[in-house]
Amino acid sequence: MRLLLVEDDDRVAAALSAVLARHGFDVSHARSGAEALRALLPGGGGPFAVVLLDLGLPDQDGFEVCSRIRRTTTTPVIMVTARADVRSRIHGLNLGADDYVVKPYDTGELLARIHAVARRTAGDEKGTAPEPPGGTGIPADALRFGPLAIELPTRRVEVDGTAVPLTRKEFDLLALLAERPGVVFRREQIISQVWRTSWEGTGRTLEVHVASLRSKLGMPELIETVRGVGYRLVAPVVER
Amino acid sequence: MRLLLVEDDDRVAAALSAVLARHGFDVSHARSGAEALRALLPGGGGPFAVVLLDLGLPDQDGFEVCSRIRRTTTTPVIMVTARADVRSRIHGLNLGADDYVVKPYDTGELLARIHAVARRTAGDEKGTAPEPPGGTGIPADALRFGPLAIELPTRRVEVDGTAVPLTRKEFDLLALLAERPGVVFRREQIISQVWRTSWEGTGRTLEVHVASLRSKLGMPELIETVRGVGYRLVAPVVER
DNA sequence: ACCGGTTCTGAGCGTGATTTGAGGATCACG
DNA sequence: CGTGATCCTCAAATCACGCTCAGAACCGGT
Repeated sequence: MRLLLVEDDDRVAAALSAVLARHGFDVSHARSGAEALRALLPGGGGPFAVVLLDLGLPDQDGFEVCSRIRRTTTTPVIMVTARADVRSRIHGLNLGADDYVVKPYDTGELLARIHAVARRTAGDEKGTAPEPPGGTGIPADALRFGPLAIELPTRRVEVDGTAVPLTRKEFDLLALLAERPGVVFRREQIISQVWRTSWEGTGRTLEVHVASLRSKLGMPELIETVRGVGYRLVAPVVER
Repeated sequence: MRLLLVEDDDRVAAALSAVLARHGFDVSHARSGAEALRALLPGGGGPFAVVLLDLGLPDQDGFEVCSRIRRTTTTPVIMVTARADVRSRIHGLNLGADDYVVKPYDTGELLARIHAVARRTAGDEKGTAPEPPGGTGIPADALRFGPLAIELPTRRVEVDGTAVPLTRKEFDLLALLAERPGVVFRREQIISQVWRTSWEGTGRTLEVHVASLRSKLGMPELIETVRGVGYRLVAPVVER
């Protein structure tokens, strides 16, 4: 489950991220309102199950950020802030926040509240229109690279229209690379994202999975290895 | 908008009712857990947009009431109580409560929280399910997958025209998967949706229900397990 | 309080997915 | 052109995950 943590204090953010990650959340971090709004745009790293929004941001008012989020998405927002006064709480909630938690908070309670909100809104998202009838097997929100199509929600991958069965790790790996075509991911980065653990294994694990991906997809050139750094998915020439 | 207020103290209830009524709510009042549960049954005065649940009830434990409410309905619950300790809060939220407000509370804040919860839940239980293409003359609220027909409102399921009796959990599970055929649901996602509670279950509960569903439906292939992720209902074959 | 049906739990098992290891290929750089 | 580092291949070993089954707990109705 993906979370967007909006918090300008890096120390606080790191600590909270660690806790959340330990509880199975996939945390993205934004340091400012602008960054947060950018992350919520399509392709910004989302979709997120919940946004944790600190009100004390450097660049703009937290309330303003919340109301902007509400204007463009339905992603649930939990305000997390030191402002304890009732007026602020009411204001925040009326602006469209789903919950309002005052610092200092108990971590366990925050987790419970995140779960409560996520539980209530799971299956809500999808600002995208439903698939038009009579469409192809692959809906519009699929990632495409030449003959390759990657459908995130259904976890299906097709090459030239024929389905290619991928294992969990293979798919996660491909999905990660495909989200930012062309950019190089460092090995450690990939490990921590796909394996969601920071163990710096010295094994050949990653290579093996890349190999199996390349062979299954039948287009070995697609995943380019960048020596000494990591891998990247090369975006074939696309016309527009 | 209808509210169910569960509160044993008549004085408190009357005062709060008045405030809520002044803000446009249609308030029903239950003095005990039993009365509350009765009110939530079909024809008991509902449906309610939100239940305000006082934990200090005479006849039974408020937590117990909440968990019973969750077992039979998806009506949002806001716990309103004097128990301020963190353990109670976490417990309540994990039991499926949508919010937890500690007495004494600010009336304005309570109103804002009611609105926040109701906003999120508005338009929840409508059978707005995607109609599979190609079907004609199908009742609007039925989902069809080959020989399988699922009627959401009546909670009936047919295979080849003969009714298949499903238990509550089995149906909820099937309905969840069927709402988005092809989409892979993660285990945690399924748990939080079908069970409406976030407990870190380490049991085989989900598997057992899936197994029983598969066997009852007689089409084991319909529910596909995606290793390491969850389950999905295989979409009917679509021509392209 | 009882009873039938439902839901949950725990142990053991099989199947794949994941990891590991060693040797070979390839690359960057002097 | 040599050399070390880096990556790849392949197969075998390990491990995690989901399945089955049986029985316990639990619930709702009588």
